[in-house]
Amino acid sequence: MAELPKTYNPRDVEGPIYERWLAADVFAPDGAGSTADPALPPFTIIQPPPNVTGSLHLGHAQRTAVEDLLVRHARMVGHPTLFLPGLDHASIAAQFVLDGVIAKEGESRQSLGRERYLDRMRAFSESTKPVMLAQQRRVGASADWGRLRYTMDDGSAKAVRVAFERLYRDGLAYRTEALINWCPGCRTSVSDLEVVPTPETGTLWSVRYHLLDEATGQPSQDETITVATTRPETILGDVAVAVHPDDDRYRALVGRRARIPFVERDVPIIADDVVDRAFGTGAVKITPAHDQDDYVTGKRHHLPMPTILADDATVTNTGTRFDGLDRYEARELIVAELAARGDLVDQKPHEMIIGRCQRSNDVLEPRLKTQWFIRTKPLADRALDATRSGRTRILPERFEKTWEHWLTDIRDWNVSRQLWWGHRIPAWYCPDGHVTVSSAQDGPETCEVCGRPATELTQDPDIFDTWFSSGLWPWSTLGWPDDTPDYRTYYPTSVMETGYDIIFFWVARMMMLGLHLTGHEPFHTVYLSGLIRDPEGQKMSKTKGNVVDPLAVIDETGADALRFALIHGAAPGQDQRFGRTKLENARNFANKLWNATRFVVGARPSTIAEDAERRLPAESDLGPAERWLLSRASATTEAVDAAMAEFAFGEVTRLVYDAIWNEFCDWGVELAKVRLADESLPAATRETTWWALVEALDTYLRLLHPVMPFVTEQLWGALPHRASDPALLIVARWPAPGGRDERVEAEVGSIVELIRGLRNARAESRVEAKSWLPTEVAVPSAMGPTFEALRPAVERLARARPLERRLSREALGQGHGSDAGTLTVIAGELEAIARLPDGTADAAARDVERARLERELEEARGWLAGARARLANEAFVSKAPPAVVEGARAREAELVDQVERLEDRLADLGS
RNA sequence: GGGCGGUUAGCUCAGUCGGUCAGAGCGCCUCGCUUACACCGAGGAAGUCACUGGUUCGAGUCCAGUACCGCCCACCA
Repeated sequence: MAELPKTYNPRDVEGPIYERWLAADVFAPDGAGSTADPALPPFTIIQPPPNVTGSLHLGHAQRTAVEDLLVRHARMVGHPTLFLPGLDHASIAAQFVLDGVIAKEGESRQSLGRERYLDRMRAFSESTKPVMLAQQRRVGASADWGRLRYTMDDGSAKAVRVAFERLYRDGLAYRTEALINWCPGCRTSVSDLEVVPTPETGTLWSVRYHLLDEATGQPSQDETITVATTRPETILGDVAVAVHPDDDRYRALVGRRARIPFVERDVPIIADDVVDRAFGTGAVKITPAHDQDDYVTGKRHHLPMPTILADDATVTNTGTRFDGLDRYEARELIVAELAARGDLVDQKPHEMIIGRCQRSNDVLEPRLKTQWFIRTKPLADRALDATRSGRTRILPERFEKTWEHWLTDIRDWNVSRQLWWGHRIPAWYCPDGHVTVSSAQDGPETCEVCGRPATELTQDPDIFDTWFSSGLWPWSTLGWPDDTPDYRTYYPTSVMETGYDIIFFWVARMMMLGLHLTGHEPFHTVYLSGLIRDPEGQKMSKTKGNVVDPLAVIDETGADALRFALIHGAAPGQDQRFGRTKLENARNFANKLWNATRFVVGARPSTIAEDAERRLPAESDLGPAERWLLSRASATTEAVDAAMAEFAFGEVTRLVYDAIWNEFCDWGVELAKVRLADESLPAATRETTWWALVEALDTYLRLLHPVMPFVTEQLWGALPHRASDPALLIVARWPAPGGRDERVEAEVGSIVELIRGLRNARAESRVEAKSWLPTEVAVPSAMGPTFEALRPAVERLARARPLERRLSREALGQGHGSDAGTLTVIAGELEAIARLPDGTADAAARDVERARLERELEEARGWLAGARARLANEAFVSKAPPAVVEGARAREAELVDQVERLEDRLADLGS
């Protein structure tokens, strides 16, 4: 048994405890210290890998806390548990960060070049990795560090290649020219999910295009058609003007041609019902290469699709003087020029939604590019089937709707990125344009179409969207595509815990890819956590400066308090405001537990050897207080099991918190103190009391361990163990439910209520805290033994002495009559009268007492009226379940009795 | 434009199967005799469960609608 310092200092506890776990090798399912039951199925959590871009924030700490809670619980139950940690190379996010770093050195991606840039990136990520791993250890993650994986390691690289080739061979990956979202800042395409629709006030310009005179073929001065646009620079890419087919204003113009200014291109006026007649002028300019709607329209009408913007969003390829200008400079000049020509008909502010880059915040440009896409429809159908069939469950359930909606309307996934940091797309092109996709580490030997040698092939310069490699995470980390023991044992995994904000980015893609590539749902449960917000409800972000460093919190209050605070009061999928008070509450709780354990350890009767084995006392030796304690521990175990089964972790912490603080400490310990100090009792009785305390505390430490692993481990180490217990709590067995004693719970419960009542009455009547009041209690004979066993405790805790027992209510107060000097307390079947100290029993005291009793009477009458009204309702009696009616009747009888007694007492008090 | 969530004590939030569930923490007010704990103990005050209607014997809980707040999805120039 370890010594417990007088004060709880998490810093002294947590580091050494983590070292002990590591030394004992208990994290790995096949570690030397594992106590797993091989007969039970494995429990696997693959950690959502945090980005290597820097340090972890509170959201990560919350993730880790929840995952670790699940893993520790499963480990204690006896499952072989794998908690596999990892890191994500975070392609675009990492490049964004590194670009910022090197910019300060006057360098850029372009100035460094691909290879030097990648070297720089590798060095950068190697520098952040240890920081992040250390943070996770501080939080207490019981992860199997020996199996640590990284999305850029060789295993992941192989998985990416093989996965892509499989998808390609199966017709689910294809390369095509399509309109994609282009970020001029990041110089890459991004997926639809990375577009942030941003409301902005722009300008809607109305521009007049001149129709061609049918006779001369020259632009007419008079005949014009006015189009509305928010992006005048795209005029340079216009290939048509569209109107609605049923629009009478323009019907006659359909089929004629108009001259596009600057590029002097003559384009047709076409009819298409995508046009909204009510918007703008009802005539739309069509720029297929730079607008989603126009692209579709252009396809439909077989229009040409000139690209007029370069990668850096400068105008290009128009043959005008705008070439080389930034898109916004060009816009300004074009507007000015149009105005000068008299063709700018109108301009007005316009509220619109503009797509910005999730990473750089640049305004995205739709552009035509040849890219690789994943055909998602067939994959999405299987993913939908997984959740609809219940093979995979999403918690909280409401997210299944979101899931359904997104997967039903899913569009193909652009996976090409024009970035450097990531997995290169394993596609090679030969001079004849043939495509060879190969998962071979060194690429294909020949073009698979024409047989040209590898030396003549060029690999696609692009890399994969970072989510492509993370989308393979649950199985690539276990050795896939190889048939490894880990893959066979731990896949499919158990629970995927992550934030709801990446359900599409990540969870849906893992599900889609996993089903196709491995044939299994990658996890049976998806648990979505809510987001951590600051005390004002704001999302935490670096730019707002409200990001909290978990390490700072841990330094101050300990990892246990942080974990408890993050889990306590959090409902699944529900955002949570996080601030000091929650943290302080959690720290206070840890402190409370520490001191309670210290008391128990210090209260060991001298007749028990310090190194005695923990043993449950003989049933017959247990008094009511001891039975109550053990029964309540069982009740808590049952409730915690139920909450765990429903992933209601906030409920778990609430249950354990209440049980430890309000039951174990407030009553268990207080009742035990009286017996432990009672020299008149036989030593064996006191030993029994102590063993019951130890037993209950042992149970609570086990129940709390998944949430607060460090402090519980430390405290458990200070308690006596059984021979069958392992050396460490982390691998000890989860408590088994059972052993409730409802009668003793009720009886001790009413004695507790009596003590509370007496304390309340004393406080109301302003009885000095230190004074002892002579008290009589009427105790029904059935409760006699329990009362007698607890009599010393009632005396001390209610400060009632001498305490005399009466057999009936009628026998109360015989000794001194009914005068102003008494307090009456009714607690269930028990009733007590306490006599006020001499000198305080005056008329004023009587008024206070009467007022208190009248208040209670009023309240009881109110309840009684309610109960009677219910029972008087015939519909209730006939339709409600018999048990409910019975309960109401019993309640009524109880209230009748209570009202009677209060009335009697008030009558006795006189006026 | 669709979809989802939130609205419960001064503040932050729980509340599962409709039935004494009106709950917790913090804050607030009284009082502290008692060698585990002042990061504590005892006691207390405090809510028309956003609003309207409905279903039901019974609604914080289920249904419909309304009002705010927030989020997600969506090709209106």
